[in-house]
Amino acid sequence: MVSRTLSPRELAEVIGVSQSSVKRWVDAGLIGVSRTAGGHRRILLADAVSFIRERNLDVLRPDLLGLPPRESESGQVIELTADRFYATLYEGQLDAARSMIVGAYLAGTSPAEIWDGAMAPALRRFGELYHHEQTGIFTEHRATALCQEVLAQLRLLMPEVADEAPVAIGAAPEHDPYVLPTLISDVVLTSGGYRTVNLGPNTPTQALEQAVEVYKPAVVWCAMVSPVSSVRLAELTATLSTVAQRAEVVAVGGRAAEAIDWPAPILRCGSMRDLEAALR
Amino acid sequence: MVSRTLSPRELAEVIGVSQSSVKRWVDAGLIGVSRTAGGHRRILLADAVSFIRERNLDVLRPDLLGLPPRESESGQVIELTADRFYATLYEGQLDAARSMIVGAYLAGTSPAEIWDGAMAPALRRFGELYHHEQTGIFTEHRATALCQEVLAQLRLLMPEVADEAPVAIGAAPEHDPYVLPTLISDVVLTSGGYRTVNLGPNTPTQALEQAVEVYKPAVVWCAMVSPVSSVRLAELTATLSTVAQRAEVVAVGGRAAEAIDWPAPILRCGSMRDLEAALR
DNA sequence: CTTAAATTCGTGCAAATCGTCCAATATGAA
DNA sequence: TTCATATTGGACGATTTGCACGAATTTAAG
Repeated sequence: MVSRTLSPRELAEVIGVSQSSVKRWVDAGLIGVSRTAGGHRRILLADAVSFIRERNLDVLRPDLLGLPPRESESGQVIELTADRFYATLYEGQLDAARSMIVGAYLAGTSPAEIWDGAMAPALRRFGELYHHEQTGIFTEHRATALCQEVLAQLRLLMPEVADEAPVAIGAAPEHDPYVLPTLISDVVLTSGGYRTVNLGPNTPTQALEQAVEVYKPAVVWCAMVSPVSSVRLAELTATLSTVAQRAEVVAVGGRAAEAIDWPAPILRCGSMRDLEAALR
Repeated sequence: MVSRTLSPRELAEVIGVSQSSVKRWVDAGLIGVSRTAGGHRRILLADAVSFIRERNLDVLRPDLLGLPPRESESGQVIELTADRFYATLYEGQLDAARSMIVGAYLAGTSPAEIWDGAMAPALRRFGELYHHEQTGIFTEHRATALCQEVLAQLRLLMPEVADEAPVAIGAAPEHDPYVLPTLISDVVLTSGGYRTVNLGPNTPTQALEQAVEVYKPAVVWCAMVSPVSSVRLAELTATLSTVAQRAEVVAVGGRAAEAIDWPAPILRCGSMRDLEAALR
């Protein structure tokens, strides 16, 4: 059974301080907390993670957070690099991949930085592998599935966004089958405090319009990898331009968005950091 | 199973404490209560809610607080669950959807039963909605994305499989873009104790062959929704037949696999329970 | 109605946490 | 260095919590 709350003693063990300090910090409002009817403190996992990230604390006991134990012998934190992450994906090791990503997140790296710095480069290498190596096709498919799972699980550690938070809506255009670009955009915008609605890959322009109509979003994103026919591109551009009159930010990104001249209000992002920066 | 009143055990699960504590609080007058003739405590939903609100308690299992259903016979419980899950997906509520699925899993329902009983019927309704309703396209996309996330997160709760466990490999054929069928198969096989390798949608037959070569799996599954051309079908059938000489179980499933006569060693599964049953 | 399985009853007890105080250890300015 | 200040870790009795136990009650199925 996975416990979703921590006692002061448990959080103290995780970060290697005394219970007294945790209790004091909680009482000072530095850590989110709720109380049992008897007055005992109960700390939500997401609140603990937020606190650890804000203060740049080391995680000595990841197992108490429901995460796999650290694998390095020396107790040193393994730095997340594109090469190491690529090697892990190439081996198909889900647990190792997850602890690398979660570890980087706990250390304070933003999801956008994690993607741009490690995940995107690693996945790009799989794309190249696709053409050169015998087993390239299957390793690339496996890596994609692993990344999907890791990103979905990462969101469990992120603080919940308020119901009144502005909404961000995104999708990939029709005939674009790639799941990961919309998923990481979703994660980045969630970490930016937006309530996200991800319509996923292969979404007709009309469906995006419907969603915009319903949610009145502050942000709309479109992740484009596969080339788009000129007819559909015109349709998409028109829709996004209309949307831009109401939304604060309308962003497009991905390989297929690069060579295109987007009209003024539409922002083209070359990376997830660009997207993050576009939200002030 | 959901009633208008809660037992101490149920309320304890909702807020993440032991039933002993709830019983003490009730006896101390902190929670309104009525008793059965035999002396068992019955907590009105309204009393539970006001208690939770007074104390600002975190609700870990909101599904147990679901609206009181009308008197229903046991045979209709599954249908009712599918309806409620559909409604939750239709509203786009990730948290509620997750706690419904996780709640069922924690209550002992197997992933296969969860899929067959609630998720699959709900998603089927979205497929029909696609054609009838204005906003059908976008709600269907959103529902798919939510289910993906919920299933990925569900795996965090499942016990880890041993490194020496037999391997199961699966995929959806080339040009089949659907993510969920391979994902739920992955989850079902993981819960069955297999180390899974999910190659995801749109996987060329060749890639499946490569993966089989590398892993020597005990189980191979193929989830087919989109119709497959006869040429590719012949290719796929040949590959699966070859694989079946080494693997213990080779299973196919999905709408596109129904009308096809599969040669003897290949097993066609009409549901996730079928797949589960095929594993002895 | 009868029976068997599952749940809850009340109770007692060991472990964990409460709030508070105090000594020990940085931190920083005169 | 010296002194004032802030932070930390530990200790204390009182309170709260979680678990175990046999007995009683409820629920589900014939």
